[in-house]
Amino acid sequence: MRVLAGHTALQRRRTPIRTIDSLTVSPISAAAEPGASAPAAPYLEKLNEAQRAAVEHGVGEGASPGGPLLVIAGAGSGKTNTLAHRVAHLLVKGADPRRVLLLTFSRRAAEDMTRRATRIAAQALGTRADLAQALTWTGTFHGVGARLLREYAETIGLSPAFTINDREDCADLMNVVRHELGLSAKERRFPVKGTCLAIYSRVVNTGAKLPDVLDQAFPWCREWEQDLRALFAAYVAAKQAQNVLDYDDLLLYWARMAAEPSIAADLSQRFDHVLVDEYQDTNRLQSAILLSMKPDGRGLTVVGDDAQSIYSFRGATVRNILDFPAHFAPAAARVTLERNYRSTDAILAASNAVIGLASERFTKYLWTDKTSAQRPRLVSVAGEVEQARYVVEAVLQAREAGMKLKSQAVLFRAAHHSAALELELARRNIPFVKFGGLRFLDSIHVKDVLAVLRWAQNPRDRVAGFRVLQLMPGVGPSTAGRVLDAVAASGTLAASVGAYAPPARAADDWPAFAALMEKVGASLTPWPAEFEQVRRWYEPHLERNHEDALTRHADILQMESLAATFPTRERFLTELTLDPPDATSHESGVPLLDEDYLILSTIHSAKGQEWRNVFVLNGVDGCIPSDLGTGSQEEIEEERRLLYVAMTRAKEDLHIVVPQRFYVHNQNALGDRHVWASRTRFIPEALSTLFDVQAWPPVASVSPPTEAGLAAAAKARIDIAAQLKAMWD
DNA sequence: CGGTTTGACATTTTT
DNA sequence: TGTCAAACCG
Repeated sequence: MRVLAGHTALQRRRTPIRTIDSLTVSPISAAAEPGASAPAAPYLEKLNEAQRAAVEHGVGEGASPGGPLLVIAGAGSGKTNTLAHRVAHLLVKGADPRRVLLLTFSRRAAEDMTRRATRIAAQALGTRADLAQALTWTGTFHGVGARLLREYAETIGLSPAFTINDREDCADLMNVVRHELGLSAKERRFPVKGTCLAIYSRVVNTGAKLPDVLDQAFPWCREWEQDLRALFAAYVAAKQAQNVLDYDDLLLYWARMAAEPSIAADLSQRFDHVLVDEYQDTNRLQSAILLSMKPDGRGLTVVGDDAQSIYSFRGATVRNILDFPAHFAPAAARVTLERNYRSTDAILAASNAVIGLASERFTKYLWTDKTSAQRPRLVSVAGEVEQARYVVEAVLQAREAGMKLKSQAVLFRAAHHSAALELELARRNIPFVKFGGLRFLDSIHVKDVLAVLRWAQNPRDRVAGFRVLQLMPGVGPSTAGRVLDAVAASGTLAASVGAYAPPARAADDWPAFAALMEKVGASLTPWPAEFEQVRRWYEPHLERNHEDALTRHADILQMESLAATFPTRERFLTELTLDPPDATSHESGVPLLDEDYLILSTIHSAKGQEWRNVFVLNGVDGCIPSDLGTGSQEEIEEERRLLYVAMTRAKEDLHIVVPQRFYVHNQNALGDRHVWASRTRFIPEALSTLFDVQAWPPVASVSPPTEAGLAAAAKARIDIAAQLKAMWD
């Protein structure tokens, strides 16, 4: 990444790991913070100096917005805590909580932050004031975007009843358009719907040109450029006609809105302080939104770590964080948090060494005063089955020693990498919860029920209607299409369905269906009772269509109790698509809260979390780094950061497991199913001394080699070599 | 027209 | 292993 190398605001440094404390406030920031040595308010006393600088920067009495601030926060450096303190500090100094905007990467992070900030502030103020309720503008970019868009909908020509399509729904819509344009019947196979959507999304989020995106990320789709362009145009038209938005639209509309002078003024005046977490994983669109809301940067704080940037596939660019200071005049202040409170020195040394090999580095070396004799383990095992067995053995051993399952986590590159482990865990009756991969919302029956509600909410949503109608036997694509046309023509759902003459085979089911749409479509039943009606209607269809109706039914009942926690149908649908329940557990639903269970997670979903004992699966080339990308330098570097993120989740113990034989998925049938793997290139031999290199299971009969033995072995090898040569003399 | 079977083929990570 | 589209049957 040559473009990054020339940057001056964040200088590049290659120095040995430091073990002494160093204040890492940048000169700009130190100059702007004359009060740094003044006695701290009691609630700030536990922070270190850099954290305090980050909390106090530009905050005076009255908390009127100060200059822009960038906080570079290394892994485990107390980032969340620092940001929470900054929010609390603003409130204590008099900021209006209703005028604070806090943007995080996930809903969970937002809730965590809100809880902490309000607790700190309430303590400091000695009041029971409802700060938490007043601090309402917290959430993800997408969630906040959805809220703002509903408020301004009329102004920007959007019906406020719009619904939001999740990824699958978007793919379905893309597929409809793909068929309509005749792209599915090409001689050479046209990209599948998911790929089309990925390309579209990348173009939108990066603001790049289609040909460039194809060249860089989808070279095998290069030949379809013209068709794709037409497809995307039709896709956008379809979304507008159906009054649906996709994830990207939430940002796109917001960005356009913020760029519109008449609305921009109103929008930017709403918030005195805007704080953004995980800034390294934001994309161009998101930075554009921020900059147009706060052009001079006053009141703007962003926090992140360029070494943990792992979302470029979603259009995120590390340039956002690197370029941030220079966007403003004078440049934004910068504070760096380098002290790590999470991991032992041994884990940190190994992590630092791994990220230290990155071709470009910009920020910092983490240090800690937590010492440990246990180096991270680099465990080689025969294959995936042995890998699973090793993990289970080690997890149980740690638990025997008093470490809860919940304090342990297994991390992996791709969701399916945990398959063998999941089998082994099930066999041994060890409860676990998996984050990432297939979601609750992706299951057919859940989508079916949601489609009924979505269609009622937004009768123009053809994807939802198409799905609902075909649940009934005797109704296929063409009948469904005709009903949808009738609804579109009349504009009312209930009346059109009721008046439609169904085909003979669907005649039995039609009256009940029409009755349901009558009630739900006209909202005759108050929410959440409405959900129950839909569920009752769906039950017979569920039983007819699925062998395992019983387990699926349990999911729906679970969803029903979830529905009851939302005030309206619209809120339920919106929040569920923007913040889906993100864990799936083995078969019998999520374990009870007081139960102990092991955490399984993709590395991406592990962001921001920590555990005492961490296992990283498949530490082999071809997995980390994944051999899927064409292997551009940039992609390789992101994979390196991915390993770094995984390693820095560990507090006390870290195991990187290296199977010698690595099963390759999605290969041609009968092709060789596995590959002889070598250890990930990110841990070359030179770093071996930082790890405890071992094989498992240990070879029992071999005692530690003596010097004499080693010498003999070396000699023996040479002898054999000589003999082999002699064969050809 | 709807529903089921067959055969080809595939690029991971998620708001 | 699962998805997708074309072919086939009722």
